[in-house]
Amino acid sequence: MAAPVADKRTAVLHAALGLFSRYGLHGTSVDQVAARAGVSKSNLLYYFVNKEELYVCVLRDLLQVWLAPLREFSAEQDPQRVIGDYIRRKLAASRDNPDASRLFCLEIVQGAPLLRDELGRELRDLVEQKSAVIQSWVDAGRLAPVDPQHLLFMLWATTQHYADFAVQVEALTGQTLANPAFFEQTVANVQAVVLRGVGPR
Amino acid sequence: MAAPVADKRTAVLHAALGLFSRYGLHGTSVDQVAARAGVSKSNLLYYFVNKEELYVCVLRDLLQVWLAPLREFSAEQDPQRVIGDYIRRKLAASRDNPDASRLFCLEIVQGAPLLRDELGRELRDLVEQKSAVIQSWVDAGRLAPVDPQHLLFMLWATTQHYADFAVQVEALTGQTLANPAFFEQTVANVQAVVLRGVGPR
DNA sequence: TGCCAGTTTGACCATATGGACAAATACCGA
DNA sequence: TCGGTATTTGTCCATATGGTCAAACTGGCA
Repeated sequence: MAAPVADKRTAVLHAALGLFSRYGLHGTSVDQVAARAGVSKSNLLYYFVNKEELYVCVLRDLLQVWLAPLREFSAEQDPQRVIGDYIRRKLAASRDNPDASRLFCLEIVQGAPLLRDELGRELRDLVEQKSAVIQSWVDAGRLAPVDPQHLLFMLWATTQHYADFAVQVEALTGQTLANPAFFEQTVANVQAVVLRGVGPR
Repeated sequence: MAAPVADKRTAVLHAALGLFSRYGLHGTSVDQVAARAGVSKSNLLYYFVNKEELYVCVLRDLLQVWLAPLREFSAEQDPQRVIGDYIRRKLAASRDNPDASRLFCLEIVQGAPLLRDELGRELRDLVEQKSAVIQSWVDAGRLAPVDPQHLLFMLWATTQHYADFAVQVEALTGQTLANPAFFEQTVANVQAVVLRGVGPR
């Protein structure tokens, strides 16, 4: 191990993400996080001054993960291509990092008392920027007239659903995104409806 | 008051929904629920044997509310009409009963340990039934070839998003479904994309 | 070797909270 | 009015848990 201290922090953050995303902030004890991370509670509290700070640290990392796919939403290419890629990327995120998606969901649903500020800043700027791109596509007749923000909401909702509501999806289909066939089928279906829904003409 | 006992139970359930949906099961104390419902903690525990039973009761009511719009999803009419109406109904539910939507979301995201069984029964049957309807529309060429289950997921995700992620929606748009203009704009946008996305030809 | 900052630990405490319980009160039919 | 059942309340307790703290340990460096 190169940097044991950093590793330990990372291990704690990882354990915390797993537990917080399943049991929530109040449903998870510091002891549990420590146990899963393989450190003592006291030791954990040496790295994070208290439980809430740990939670905020997890959320901070989370937001970056969440924002990453949106940053790649470029104006350079064909709108259909960009949107299609975005759907695939977000669904891949739902498959590869469901805990992150679920904790983000939990936090927002509960009013995001700790993310509200960041939401109003970092995300807002990015969304404004990407909305402008979408709007330009609409104006150029390359997309059907759709409100950019509602389109983004739809993209987020439809893709994150497969992580956040995975239990429901599995209860009804018996499938998980971990199954490559189901993953591709999902990508295809979401892309088909959305791309057709926003296509020009 | 006609039936004070029933009223009290209802008041407690209502208070519990409001608190559980915002703070989660573990983030809400029995005292808080009692206070909001205007009863003493001891009295609350006279009506519900313990906190978890109260929670389950809330969830049980919830599931019925959640299922209601789906039940009205009839095969009698034009698919575009049925789907359009469903979108409007679900968005109205997100507007009128956001707490219910959010608590449902919380529960599912956290693995729905208490709803899993019901999910596998009541919902599954209903979904199977409605999926068959959608499939028949596809087979008849009245809808584009889309997997019925994925379509349902998309409808749920896009409509519930406005309740579950209301904080995010408001942070980005400054709007709430409570604003009639925004509500109609939302309905129009979601309907437009989805109906075009699944339309025939 | 010996010092010191950084790290780790176990013991301990204050508090919140779920819930048990018995006493008190209200309600209602005979 | 009386007796009994249903309801309501205040008191109390066991437990879980977040967090403190001082002591111990470790590893590098003079």
